[in-house]
Amino acid sequence: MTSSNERAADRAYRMIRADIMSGDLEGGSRLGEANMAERYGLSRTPVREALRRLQSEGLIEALPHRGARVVDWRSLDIAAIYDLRAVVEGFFVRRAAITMPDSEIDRLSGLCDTVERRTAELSLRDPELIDLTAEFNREFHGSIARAAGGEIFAAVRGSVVIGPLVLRTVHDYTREDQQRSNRHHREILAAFRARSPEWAESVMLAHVYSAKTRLLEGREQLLGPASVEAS
Amino acid sequence: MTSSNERAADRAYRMIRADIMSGDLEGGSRLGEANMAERYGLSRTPVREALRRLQSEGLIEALPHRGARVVDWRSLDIAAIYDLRAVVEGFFVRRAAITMPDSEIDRLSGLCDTVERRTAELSLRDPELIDLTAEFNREFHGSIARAAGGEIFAAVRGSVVIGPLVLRTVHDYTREDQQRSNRHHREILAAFRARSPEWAESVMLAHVYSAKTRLLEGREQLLGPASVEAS
DNA sequence: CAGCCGCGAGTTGCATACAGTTTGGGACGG
DNA sequence: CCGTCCCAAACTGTATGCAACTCGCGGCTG
Repeated sequence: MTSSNERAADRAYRMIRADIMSGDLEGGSRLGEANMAERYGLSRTPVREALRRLQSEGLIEALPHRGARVVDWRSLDIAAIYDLRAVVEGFFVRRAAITMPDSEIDRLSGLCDTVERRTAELSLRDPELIDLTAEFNREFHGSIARAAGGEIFAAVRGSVVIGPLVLRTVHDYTREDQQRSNRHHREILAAFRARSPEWAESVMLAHVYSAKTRLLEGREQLLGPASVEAS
Repeated sequence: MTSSNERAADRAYRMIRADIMSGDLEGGSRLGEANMAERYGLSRTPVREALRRLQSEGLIEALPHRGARVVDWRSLDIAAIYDLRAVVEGFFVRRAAITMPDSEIDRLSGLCDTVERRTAELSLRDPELIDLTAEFNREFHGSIARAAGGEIFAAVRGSVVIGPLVLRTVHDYTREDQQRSNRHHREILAAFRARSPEWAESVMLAHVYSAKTRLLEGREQLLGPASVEAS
């Protein structure tokens, strides 16, 4: 009963987001409210709310009275965003290593189990796996932020982590990337159990910087080497 | 043309936010959409949008079908928020020391002139001075964030710096606090001119930690010493 | 007397009608 | 032939009516 229990606004949010991720909506595409409403069989109200949410998460940008456009993530200063993310997530994980309760560490460990099992079962590009991985990352790192400083920290993290970048990262995973990412998560939990902020932060920095490198390499392929030099 | 050009949703956002910061809406107050709509002479639609925005910024919390409540800022972990702010603003100022153009440094310097002049002219508790100081702080630190990484960084800063906390800080300024704050701003600009990230960051950290201390002392007065120990 | 069931009040969530604004094209004038 | 002005279409922004859901209170039953 997912569809009946879920709010229409949430459904609209998920569907639009999925279409952006799948590339069905290219960067620069124009999103009209009426257009979207008809496309997903809803009225404009929930679509409007979904667009506002996507806007605050940085997936789309809204022009006054001229509709919304899908953000072209390639134009963002990816290096800067990831450097900021490293600083912030490093700070969070340092605190969480002290404050996160054992029960929550166990819960995250259980989530790791699930992800690793599905990773082994599903094919590399399976949409279900991509979705699961993205969702797990949100949950894992969000939980760390929450343990470090409550809902406000989680909200701050949400504004630092731009959606398209995460999706692109997950989408371009190789098997090796997947396994390294999973190992990072495991090691962070190990550092939590040892209550070692320094250890936890070191792993987290490796985790973020590896993602940054992967993303920059991906951009190099898409745009050509010249553009990378420019930055 | 401010009010006619501005969207009703933005007006609702500003007004509700102002009423929260001014203490007109106490922490824990119940906010009904219809209630707010009548209060500000608007319909429910823009109010609804404003509430969603305030929720995503952490100023209010929404219950499923029972309306929204103002978050009690005194219950927030102020120390944690300011520690995070120190990390983030330190990162910003480090980068801005390299990237901020001379023209922008000059502009901020001019703003400092104005603030210092008005500080000398007006009485300590003059609402105009409090307003001016709060606005100047937003502009000064916002400009640093923008120089460090564009609009995205400015948005992140906005989510870290909770409105009520800043206003409370400014409201409780003593003459000495004012002058120290102004000297900090001047010294940051001096570090920018010298293009020294380390110098700039050191001053910024002093700036943030002094504000944190002031706020914690203020809370001690409001809640009594016992509550401070509890944290 | 205690616990459960059901109904009513009140609130949010959704759909739709209406108004204001922007933009682009076409016609007219130079 | 080109530039300018105006109008209409399309869109967002706003208001309001209606439906769905939650919670609390009162009465009924064991």
